[in-house]
Amino acid sequence: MSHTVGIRQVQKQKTRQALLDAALALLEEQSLSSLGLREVTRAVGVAPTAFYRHFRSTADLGVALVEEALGSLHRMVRSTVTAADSSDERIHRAVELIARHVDAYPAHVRFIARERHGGVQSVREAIRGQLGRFAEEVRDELAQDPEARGWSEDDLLMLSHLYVDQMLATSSLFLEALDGPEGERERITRLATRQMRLISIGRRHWLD
Amino acid sequence: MSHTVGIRQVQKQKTRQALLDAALALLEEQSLSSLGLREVTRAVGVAPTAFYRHFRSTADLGVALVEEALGSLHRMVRSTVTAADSSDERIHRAVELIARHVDAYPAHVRFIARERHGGVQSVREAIRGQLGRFAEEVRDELAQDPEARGWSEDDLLMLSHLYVDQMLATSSLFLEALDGPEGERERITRLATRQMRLISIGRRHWLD
DNA sequence: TGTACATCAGTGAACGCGCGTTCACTGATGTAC
DNA sequence: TGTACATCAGTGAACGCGCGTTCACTGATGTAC
Repeated sequence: MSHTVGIRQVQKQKTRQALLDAALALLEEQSLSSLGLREVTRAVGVAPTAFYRHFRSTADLGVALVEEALGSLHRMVRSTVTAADSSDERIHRAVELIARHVDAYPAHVRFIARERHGGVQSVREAIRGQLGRFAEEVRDELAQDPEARGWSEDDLLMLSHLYVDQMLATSSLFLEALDGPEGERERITRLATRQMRLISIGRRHWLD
Repeated sequence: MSHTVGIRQVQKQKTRQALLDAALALLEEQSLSSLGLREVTRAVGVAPTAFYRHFRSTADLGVALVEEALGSLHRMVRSTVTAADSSDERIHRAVELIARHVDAYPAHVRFIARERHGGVQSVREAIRGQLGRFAEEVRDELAQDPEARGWSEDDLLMLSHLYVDQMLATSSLFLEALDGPEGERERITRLATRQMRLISIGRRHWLD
């Protein structure tokens, strides 16, 4: 009765993951709309036709990558926002958290930044959907804060979109600075911190 | 002594512009990194080899498109920002100006949004350079405002980047809604207006 | 446990096609006198 | 103004190459009894 996963399933998942990993690596230097199925299978070391056992097309693989990339972002967004609107020290820590996330998952962050407005519709829609859900979570998080008294649902969502966009913009800056000098990372940290602070000040005086 | 332009030059410019126009149209449904030289010449109706008389590669053409696209944005950014931080009515008009710019140059706006983080390095760098210059112009504009008293150059640049990013994000939202219902455009207008207002409130209390 | 059959992830050959780039060319436009 | 030569935007054939997709296949894994 014990549920064994099955050697076949395990091996299939391995190959599927290898295809996703190879694709993500190849996407560091091109867009999804120019990624070739044969490129990906060649990088993994399987026959081109094996691709079809896992994905209908590279666009389909792209949608799977969105799930993977924004799944790993999920935790970050929640904890960042929970810490987002109190003292300067907490804002600073949130920015550092973003920096560390970019260090840990640079390829995923790059993929989302690149394909958010990229040339493949289904992938754009998947990203938009996920970011929309993020914004709703952030809104719910903000709503629990005492500062949210008197705020309409709509205004909270407006603010949460601002935060989400700001986080993505900051991630993108850190990404560009990954291979750059340490001073550049420092500069971006200070910039992003002040931008967050300005938004938070706007929030505090919104109902004045 | 009168400087005649020359039939040859005129015709060459015409072909060059036709290549740029055709490329921009083709880029509505794909990214630059997958745009083919033959696609472009086929759309214009010239031989593939004619392409090389004007551009070294599609990446080179992309850089030319950046100049064209952000040239047309230039005026918009200046006037938007000049009007950006006073009464709600002026913010509202600035948002409408963005909406009208997206209506007038949808393909250019899409191109910039798509290639800002796209797969072609030289184009990303060209866009980054232009947006950096925009941010500096905006900073200079902001510096002339009485509200800028006591602000450091650095903080003004921080704020101007926030405004530029916010304008791009808003443009992108309007773009997605171009073929959508009128109500969606209305919703985006209200959203962007409130976000601008919140940033402006933050600006007003920055030195408190 | 052993056997006979079903499933299905991955293979490898084959296809037609469009790609970027080269090359020598043509003929209208430009220039020197 | 007319002539002789230079320039150069656009041509068209040719190339080798990698692409996505099809198909019948193999052999390890799974299942029924």
